[in-house]
Amino acid sequence: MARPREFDENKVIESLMNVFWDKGYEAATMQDLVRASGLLKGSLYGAFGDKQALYLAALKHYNRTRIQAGIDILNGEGRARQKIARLFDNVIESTKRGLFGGGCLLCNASLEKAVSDRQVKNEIKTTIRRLKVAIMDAVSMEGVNEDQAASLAAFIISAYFGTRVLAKAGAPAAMIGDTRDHCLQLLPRGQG
Amino acid sequence: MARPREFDENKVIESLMNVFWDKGYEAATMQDLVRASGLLKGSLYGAFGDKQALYLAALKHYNRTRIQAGIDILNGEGRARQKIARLFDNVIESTKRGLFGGGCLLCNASLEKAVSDRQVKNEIKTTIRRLKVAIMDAVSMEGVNEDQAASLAAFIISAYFGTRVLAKAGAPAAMIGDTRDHCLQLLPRGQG
DNA sequence: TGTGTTCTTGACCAGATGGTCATAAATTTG
DNA sequence: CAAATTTATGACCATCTGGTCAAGAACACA
Repeated sequence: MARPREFDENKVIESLMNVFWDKGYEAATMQDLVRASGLLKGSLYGAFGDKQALYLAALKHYNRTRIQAGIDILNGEGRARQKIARLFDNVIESTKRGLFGGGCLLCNASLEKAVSDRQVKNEIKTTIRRLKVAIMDAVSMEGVNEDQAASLAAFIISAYFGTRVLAKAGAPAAMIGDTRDHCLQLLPRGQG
Repeated sequence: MARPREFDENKVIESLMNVFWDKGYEAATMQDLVRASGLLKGSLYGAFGDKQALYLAALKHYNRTRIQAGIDILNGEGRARQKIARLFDNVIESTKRGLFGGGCLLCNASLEKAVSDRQVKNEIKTTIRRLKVAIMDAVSMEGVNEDQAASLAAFIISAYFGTRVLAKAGAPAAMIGDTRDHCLQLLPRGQG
């Protein structure tokens, strides 16, 4: 080891993530990333590699923080219905707060980069699998059998991702609530 | 009128649409569009305007053809369950056929351009509204009241868009079928 | 045939793009 | 202090970007 880094890697990645979350991969220029991170291009390249690597790091950070927050909810205490309701409520809230148009970097990456970037695609597939498992575990606790839990999880993820699209599309916020309510109808209600 | 156009406008728009559908707005270069359309840049600009206008024309064409095909199904004969099942089956099929990764230009536009382009956002919102009405009409025929029809339609659109994201994400195809099956559970089954 | 109008062509442009690199600065180790 | 190693800096680059434009070609109309 010689000269130490002058920046907090986590903070830098967080700021890169925000740029990609806001603009997407292509529309985000190196200038944007330089401005947001506070680093200069040389340092950025030295620390991470090229633009694709920056994006991958940003996406992984998103999954490690934002998506993981959702998984933590699913793994926590409480009824499955309530946990899943919270997932959708988070979409509604971030839409209201105007957080990047209510969008989700994981969804954005799926549409913009999953096809063209193998590593991004792997990260996405792995994350979706983890999300699915967390939902399966949550509904399994309510006495749903494994096959049903798997297909229920697939369905909930679809609906969830769909609300993320609707949010960015500028659709009425009520559509997200409606989606949540119908999803909950398919979950066990009773006393278990 | 003086010198007539040497190209078929519909065919040109169709080829532009394919480029944007495949690559998205930013990643599609004018060179790509020139190559695909067979026109030269000057003609393209003369006929449509700038790149944003090309994209808007392509998106409108997508809605006028691909989305309209879905609406035609919904407005056609048959039970609502079957019609909506067909919507999801189309996603499965286009995924299998590798048609632009099973993606949907309307969804892609929602995530990539709805926020930054007012006209695109309007086109998207209008189209989603039309799609919603078509679904409402279809389920209303089955005796569902208007409020329920509206929220059911919102929910189905979410699930549908979600499968479009999952498809491009490279998620297992079974997840789309699972989503479809759970959606159908919320639709009237009986003899009406 | 001549004139006006529209369309086609491809050369051309300024600016932005992602990416590199030599040099200087800040450390650790001997 | 000196050598070695890593990081920071910003000038620099080839290439590509979306977009323009003047000149010529193809038509309608008179």
